[in-house]
Parts: sequence; structure tokens; C-alpha cells
Amino acid sequence: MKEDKRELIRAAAIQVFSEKGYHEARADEIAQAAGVAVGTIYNYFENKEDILFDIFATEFAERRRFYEELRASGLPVLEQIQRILEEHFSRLNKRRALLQVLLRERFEPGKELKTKLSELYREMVGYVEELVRQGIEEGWLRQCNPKIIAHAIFGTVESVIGCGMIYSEREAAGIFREAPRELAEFIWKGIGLEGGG
Amino acid sequence: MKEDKRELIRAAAIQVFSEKGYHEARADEIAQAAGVAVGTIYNYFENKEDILFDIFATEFAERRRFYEELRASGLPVLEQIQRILEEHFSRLNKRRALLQVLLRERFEPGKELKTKLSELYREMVGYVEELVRQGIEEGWLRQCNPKIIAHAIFGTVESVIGCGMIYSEREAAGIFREAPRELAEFIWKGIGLEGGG
Amino acid sequence: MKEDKRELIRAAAIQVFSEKGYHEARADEIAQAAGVAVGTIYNYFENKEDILFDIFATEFAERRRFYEELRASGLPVLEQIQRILEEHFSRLNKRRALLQVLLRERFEPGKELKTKLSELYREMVGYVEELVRQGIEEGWLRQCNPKIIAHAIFGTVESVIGCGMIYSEREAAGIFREAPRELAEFIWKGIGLEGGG
Amino acid sequence: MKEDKRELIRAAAIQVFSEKGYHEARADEIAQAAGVAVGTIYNYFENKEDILFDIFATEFAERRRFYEELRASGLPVLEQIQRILEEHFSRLNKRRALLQVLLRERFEPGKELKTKLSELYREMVGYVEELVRQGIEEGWLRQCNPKIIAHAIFGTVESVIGCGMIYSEREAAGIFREAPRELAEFIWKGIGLEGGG
DNA sequence: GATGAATGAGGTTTCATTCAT
DNA sequence: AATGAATGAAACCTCATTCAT
Repeated sequence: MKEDKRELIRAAAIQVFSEKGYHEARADEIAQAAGVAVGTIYNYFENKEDILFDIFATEFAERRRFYEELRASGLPVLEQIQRILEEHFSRLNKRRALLQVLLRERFEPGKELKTKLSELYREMVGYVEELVRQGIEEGWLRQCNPKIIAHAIFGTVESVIGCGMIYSEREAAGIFREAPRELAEFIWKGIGLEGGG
Repeated sequence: MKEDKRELIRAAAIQVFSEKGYHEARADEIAQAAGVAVGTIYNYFENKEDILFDIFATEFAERRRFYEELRASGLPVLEQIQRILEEHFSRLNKRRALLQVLLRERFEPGKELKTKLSELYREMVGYVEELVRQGIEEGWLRQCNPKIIAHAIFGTVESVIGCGMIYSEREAAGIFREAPRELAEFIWKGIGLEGGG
Repeated sequence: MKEDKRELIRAAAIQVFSEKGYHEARADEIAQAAGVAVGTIYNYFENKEDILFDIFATEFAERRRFYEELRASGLPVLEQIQRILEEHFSRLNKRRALLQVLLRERFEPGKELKTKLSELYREMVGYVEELVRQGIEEGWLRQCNPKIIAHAIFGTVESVIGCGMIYSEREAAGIFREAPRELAEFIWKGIGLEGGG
Repeated sequence: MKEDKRELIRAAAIQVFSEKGYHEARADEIAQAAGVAVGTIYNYFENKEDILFDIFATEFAERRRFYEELRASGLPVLEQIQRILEEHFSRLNKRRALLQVLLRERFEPGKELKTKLSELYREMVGYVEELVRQGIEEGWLRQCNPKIIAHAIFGTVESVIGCGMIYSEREAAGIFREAPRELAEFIWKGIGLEGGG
């Protein structure tokens, strides 16, 4: 019940943030989108920033869980990376608004939020960085700088999310359909052993 | 003379935007950073949005010129891509603030600005897309979706700029030093012909 | 039963009002201090103002009873004034919070509340004024303006209550201990017949 | 010029605060009373609290100067006390609104303001306390607790100011006319040597 | 009668923009 | 052309009060 309302507001905020951006999103709009009064928002969140932070924290908690299950799975590193991409893209359509918010606001400055979001983001990239590092050690991946490559991988994925913001709905849909396969191959060839498979 | 002052304000705005983000940047701060009065800003720019747009437009005009010279150069496609990366990274350190602004605000919504920025961004990616398309046709690059791959390339590059915002100065410096070589290899292997080089 | 709850809320309100002042006191805080839900407050009081008014009215009703008993007692005027001071100070420690509220909010404006409180306050002072007037008529007190002197007497007493708000607990305790004797002498000499006693 | 505007706003605030009390006074009302836009207030003051503090600080700085000149004057203590009362009452009519604000809000709570105002108030009373202490030492005044008596003196004076808030304009005027003489006598007899003069 | 989540009017404050100097 | 004080619309957020449970 209580969590329902909080969830409702978060969902509305994701929608509005994705349409207008965090700064352009007005508290009343979020309230209206959630079908509640403005004041209600503030019964569940400290302030507007807190909503944004909560969106990041919730999503990243979910990802963290996913990554840790994966890590515990004992699957080969390459397969783990594939799973991450699959997972990511399989949810892209359902959660486009969310991902756009994450993409757009991840460097959002403003006191502590900036620091908090940076931490979360670094942690996310950190998981992939670790995978890459293992891959190299285990000889599945070519020699490379794991941090830079991890960021590059995130970058390729994020660029596709960004397409949702600059192309028409129709065009974006096509991109989203093909992107998983295209990117997997791009990344795979980009970091795999030469001539590898 | 007149352009000097305008340039001064733009430079100040880039600095402030990169530190605080477009929305958190106050007109007064920009003025102060530029060493002029607030009112002066409005003698050279319509409004705050206009400054941001001008930053994008100026930078993109420069890139456009660069791309077009490159296109006219008749160099092999692969070399052209290399030149783009070189150009990009060789200027990264001098222009970090600018690139951070471009990265952070490129999806900035708000009426017409969004449309304008999207257009500029699409155009930029379009150049690379075209190169990739040519590369495939000419048999230098493997079969792939040029639009998606062009975005992916942009994504890898942007991800490195983003590092400047989430790591310490020291750590970022290290990343910036190694990134050009790392990314060039990543991209090259990612899109080159198998076993190619 | 019913009155118990009302009493509980009033007591909590006195506490919170004395700590934060009427305006800074939040309905939730009062509820929490009373150990009830916010809604419950509104089963016993019209609104926040009503609580404040009730605090004044209750206290003033008590004082009124005291003054009228005193008046009916037929005691000499001077003794009556002494009794008032005694009564006041003997209860000061037990009811510091209440007296601070009365002191702080007695000129509280706001539509009808102001008028009501002013009336109550005028009435209180009126009792003393009347005593002073009688004292003069009966020749026990020197010639003076009874209204002004009555206010002055109230003022001296109130100033001591105010000490509770600006000095440390320890220092205030010392003041409260000595104040009754000091003020009684001050007032007595101030209004008594010259050389009188 | 710049100070004129600040002065204008302060004066308007005194007026509005005295009519409605600090908490009921709305920023727009102050602006309107000052004949400026709301925003202008915030070019001269941090926030609403800052205006109130400034009113106190300005007035108390003035009093401090007056007290220190007096102290340096070498006048007999009793005369100094008389001068303080004279000064106070001679300005009462011109500055009724100001004094009402000071009276009403001196215990105003709210974070730091409370502490600051308490300090200022303690300092004010401290001057009189010191005078009383000297008076006792020099044998002009009877033995008494200087701190309590200083507060009592302030209390008598404040009570008269309070009359301005509970009586009609007409009645208050009469009180203000007679109060200086009445109070001076009351205080004088209250603290002077018995049978003294 | 008690509860406390929901409400939304209304307050303070910010800050892009203007314009008289 | 430069200035920067003045502007006031608009945003965030608070909190007294209500009312369904």
C-alpha cells in the first residue's frame, strides 16, 4: 500500500524526467502524472533530488543483484558479458524512459547528488571492469586496459539508448531491434582474442 | 573587438557549464567568469539557451569543416577514422570543459533547443556513419549496421570524456593518456575485417 | 476520559509552544508530544489557534478565580498584591513552559485571536490596576497612575520569565530563586508610601 | 543610494512586522509597503529572518553607542539611568512600530536567530545591570541583585510599549504621555536608597 | 473516537532578463 | 556598448486540516 504509492510516484517521475529532463520537470507535473497531489510526493521523498537519486539507487540495486548472481554463477567470463548485454537489451523496450533518465542525468551535478550518482555509476562500470580483468587473466580476452574498455562497453550501450532521444519512434525501434546483435559482435570482436571464437 | 567579447562570454559559459551543468549555471556566474556585467551577456546572446546552442553550433561547425576536409582528402576510409580519433583525442585535454558540456547537454530538452541539438548531433554521427558505410562498400570494414556502429563509436569516445567527470583529476589523466590507443584498437578490431589489420 | 485527552493535548502543546514558539510549532509535533495522531487534535480543538487560545483562556480563568477569591477575601490591598506575587512565583517553576508561552504569544496577532488575547490580558492587568487604585484610595499606596503601574508590575514579573529564555538553565534557576524577594521589594518600594512599610 | 533602498525595505518591514508580527508578515507585503518588487528585498537581505535580525542589530548598535557615550560621560549613575529612560521615551512615539517589533520578537526562536537575538538582548540588559551594580557600589542605590533589577527595569519599560498593542490608539497615547514620569518615579523609588533623593 | 495519508493553498526564494543610466 | 539594480513569474516545498478507514 505505502510502497505502492511510492512506486507510483517514482514511475511518474521517470516518465516526466525522461520527457523533460530532471531540471525541466516540475513537481506538479510529476504529481499530476502520478495522479496525486503535490504534497503527497513529499510524504514519500525528501525533495526532487531525492526522487532522482531513488531512481538511480533502485535501478542500480537491481543491477548489482544481477551482477552478483552472475558473478556467483561461475559462467565463463565471455558468457557473462553476453548475459549482461542480453539482460540489458531485453529490458530496454520496457524501460526506455528509465534508461533515458539514467543516461541523461548520470552526471547531474548539485551538491551531494553528483557524488552519490558518480559512486553508483563507478560501481556499475566496476563490475564489468572486473569481468574484463578476469577475462584477460584467464586468457579469454586480449590484453587491454580493463577500466577504459569497461567504459567503452558502457559507452556503446549508452549510445544506443541515446538514439531513442534523437530519432523518431519508428527509426529508434529499428535500431533497438538490431542493436543487441550488432553491439555484441562489435564488442566481442573488439575485445576478444584475435581470430578468436 | 566585438567578436572578442562574445568569445570571452562563450568561453566563460563553457567553463561554468562544465562545472555546474547548464541548469545550475547562473547568468551572474557566467558574467563574473567572463569579467563582464550580466547585462553584457544579453548584448551578445539572446538568452541563456542561446549561449548553449552557440557552443554546440560553433563546435559542430568546426567539426563539420574538419569532416568535410577529410572527406575531400580522398584518404582511405580507415585512415579517415583514425584521423577523427586522433583529432578528437589530441584536443581532449585542451578542451575538456567543452567536451563535457557537449556530452552532458546533448540531449538537453526544452522546446526548439532539443530539436536543434538533436539535428547537430545526428549530423555529426552521420559523417561517421557515412564513412563506415563506405568502408563496408569498399570492403575495408566488415558487414554491419553503419548507423548503430557509428553511434557505438561515438559512445566509446564519449564514455572516456565521462571519465573526466567521475574520477579524480589524477585518475582521469591516466585514462586520457591511454584511451586513444586503447579505443582505436577496440574500435578497429570491432569493425575491421576478421584477421584484418 | 474525554477531558483527559484534551488535557493531554493542551499540555503537549504548551511544551512544544514553549520550545519553538507558536508559529514554529507543527501540529505533528504536538500530536507526537501528546502521543496521539494528528487527527485526534482536531477532535478536541477547532484548529491550532484554538489550542493557543484555550491555553490562555484556561490559565486566565484560573487566575480570574484566584483574583476573585482574593478580592472577596477582604484582605488589605498590600497583602493582596503580595499574595499575587507569591502565587505567581510559587508556581513559576512548575509551569515555566506555560508562562513562557503566555509571555511570548500574548501579543500574537491574527484576526480574532489578537482581540481575544488582548481582552484576556487587559482583564488580568485590570485586576491589579483595580487593586492599585484601591490602595491609593485607601491611602496604602502613593499617588500614581494605576493602569501604568499595574502594567509596570506585570512587566517586572514578565521580565523574570523572559530570563528563562535567554539564560542557561543554571543561571535562570538562580534568578528564579531570588526574583520573588527582589521583585517584591522593588515593587513595594516603588509604589508604597514614602518611608512606608 | 544603495543604502537608501536597504533602509526603505527595513522601514517597511518594521511597519509590517509591527502590524502583523514577524510570522504573519508576508514577503510581498513588505515589498509592497516598501514600493519595490519582492525580488528586490532579496538583493539587500539574505532572507526574511535576516531582515528581522538587521532590525535588531541596527537598533541595538545605536543603543550600544548611546550607552557607551553615557558610560564615558562620567555622569552620576542615577542620572545615567534617567537619561536612558528619557532617551527611550522621547523616541517611543517616533519609533513605536520598531519598539513593538523588538518587544514582540525578542524571544523569536528559529535556529541561530534565537541565539543571536538573545545575545543582543542580554548585552542591552547588561549595560543597565552594570549601572545598577555601580550605583550600589557607589552607595547611590540600595542593596539588590543587579541582574534581576536590570531585567525588572526593562520589564517596566517594555510593559508600556506593550500597551500600544492592546489599547486603542487614543488610550495608548495617554499612557505614553504619562509613562515616563510614572515609571521613572516607580523605578527610582524602587531602587533608590530609602527616604533617598 | 482514533488514525495518519492525502491534500493543495500559499509561502519563501530564485534568477533570467530588462532598461535607465 | 557596458552596467547592475530592479523586476516578478515561477519553482519548490510546507504543513494545517480533512476524512475514509
